[in-house]
Amino acid sequence: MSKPRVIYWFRTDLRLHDSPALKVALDLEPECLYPIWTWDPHYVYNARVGPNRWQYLLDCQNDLSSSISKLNPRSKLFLMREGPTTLLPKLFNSWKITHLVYEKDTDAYARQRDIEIAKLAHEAGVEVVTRVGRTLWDSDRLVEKNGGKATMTQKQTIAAGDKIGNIPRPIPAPKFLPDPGELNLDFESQKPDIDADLNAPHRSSSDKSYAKIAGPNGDFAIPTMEELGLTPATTPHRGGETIALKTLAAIIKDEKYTATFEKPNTAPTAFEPQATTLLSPHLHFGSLSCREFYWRVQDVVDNYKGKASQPPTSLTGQLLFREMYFAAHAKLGFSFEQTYGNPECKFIPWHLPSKIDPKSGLKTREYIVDSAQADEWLNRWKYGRTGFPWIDAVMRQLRQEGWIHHLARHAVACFLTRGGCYIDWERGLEVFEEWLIDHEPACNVGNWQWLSCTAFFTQFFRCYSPIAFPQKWDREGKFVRRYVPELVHYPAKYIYEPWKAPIADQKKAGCLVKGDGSEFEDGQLKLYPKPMFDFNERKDLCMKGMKKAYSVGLRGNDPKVIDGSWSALFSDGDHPLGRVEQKTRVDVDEKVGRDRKRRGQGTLDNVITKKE
DNA sequence: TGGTTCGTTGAAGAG
DNA sequence: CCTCTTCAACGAACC
Repeated sequence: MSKPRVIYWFRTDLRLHDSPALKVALDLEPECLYPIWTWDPHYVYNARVGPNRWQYLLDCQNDLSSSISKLNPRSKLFLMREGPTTLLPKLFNSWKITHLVYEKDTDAYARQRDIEIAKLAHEAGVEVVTRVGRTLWDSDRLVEKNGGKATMTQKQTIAAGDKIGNIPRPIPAPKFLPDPGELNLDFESQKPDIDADLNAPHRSSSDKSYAKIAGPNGDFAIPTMEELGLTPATTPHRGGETIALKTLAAIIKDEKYTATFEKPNTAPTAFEPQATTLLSPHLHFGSLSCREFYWRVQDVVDNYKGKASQPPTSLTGQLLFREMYFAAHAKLGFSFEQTYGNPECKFIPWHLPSKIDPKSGLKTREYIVDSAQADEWLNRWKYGRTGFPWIDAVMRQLRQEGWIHHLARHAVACFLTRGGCYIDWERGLEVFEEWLIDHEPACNVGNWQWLSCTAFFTQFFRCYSPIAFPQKWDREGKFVRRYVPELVHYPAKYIYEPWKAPIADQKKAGCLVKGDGSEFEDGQLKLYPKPMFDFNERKDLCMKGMKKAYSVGLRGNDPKVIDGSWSALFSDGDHPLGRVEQKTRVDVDEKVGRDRKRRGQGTLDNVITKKE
């Protein structure tokens, strides 16, 4: 009998250590093993991915490829520039593949894609083998053990996990890898249909992502940022399994830090070094296995002589939040990613809601500009020009470095939604999707729902102040001075509220608080914007709005939300920026059309390009 | 995994 | 030594 010929399809599992799927591929004792990556057009054009995450991904691919080559110099990560649904069936045929092996993916898009791929493989007579390795427990089994319901608390998640059983110990990296087979590409390559490139704002030159299937030199090399036409990354954070394991080892070595870690007691204002592990992007790309992380931490905790911290605030507790969000996503699918149609989400009439495709019931890339004021606030928030130094510092750190502390995410998310602008959490989610190097669909959605008090968390009266909160951690304002350098010479007394500094002090500090952030200099003096609103006034209005929305008590799947008649339940005074027009879904679509016409394409980035 | 206000309590210092 | 004042520290109640 002939031996298996296997494609190992790498996706979000860019590592060799603790990979159950890679192990099962090797256990097949294949005659040849092709480690491949295919460039999914969904990620290239439909997902929002800024240069920092692109670079991080390329880092992970390069590190993995060189690790593969160390085990077998004839092998590497073979990178192909074609979408998986068109490419894989051709490879099955050309390379006489018997088995396709991959790690089970988690988000709604990837799961849908994998069902399609499995069907194509079945039609080609190729056996598909998958294993769970991205989560501590299989998300579908967590849902099953949670009574078939979405996991909405960490308690439920732990209880469901206990019913499944112990978290498996990590397995070691393989000691050898089989040769790949012949790399003939005796077929026509197919370029993807592109209706829009969401990442066009990040391209400085023409996009050659799909120019040639095996790359410009025909050697299956990992592309460069230049080949992808992307502007250079600005982050100091670099990806790859080698760095991930080194970072983990350094954390574990500090037993006290590892065993007594409590998330709420870590400073969001700390930088170089930051107060938390910064392992999240490694978990996202799979350059670190979550089980490896879990057990290396748990072993330290179990041997620790003092009092160790416990979930949810401990290090392992952070992994359990991840499990909860993954399982909720597994249960709710695409509807998890939006309020509309989502039974677990409270309905709150935010500004700038997503435009919904009436056919699918899913959000589109467009949103409704029901308030020009709110649209301006969103723009100023995104680019760190709100006039609140703490908020602006965090947003600029996010844009430059692609990573911000978890509590900093809380602060800016609260500010954009229920604690300031009253803007839809789905707008904030998109900005995080674009800029975070650790962007994980389920975690991003879950955290935005949490912070906006849309789901998971309901105590909307707990509201982060952009002044008192950072002051608790950083009275001197070192963090603000780092990321909002125009304020570097401000006295600590005014660093979080520079508009209160007398003009003489402003001049002495070399920066005037003036304007809306569209200008940066006034003669010799730098400019920092005036606060875009009175925070306390806005906070009170938002809380009033939240109280009303909670008392109306609609969920995302309520018929009144679906057909738009919800607006009859809210009166003029119930909305922080005045009345939202009553619109049925169809009317809303027309309005978006008008807005797009009026504002060019109507996207946020066009508005910003004009300003810059 | 909040902020603010207001009341209580007790330490510390002035006289 | 007593009395009065101040204020930090804490906790409850409310948003």
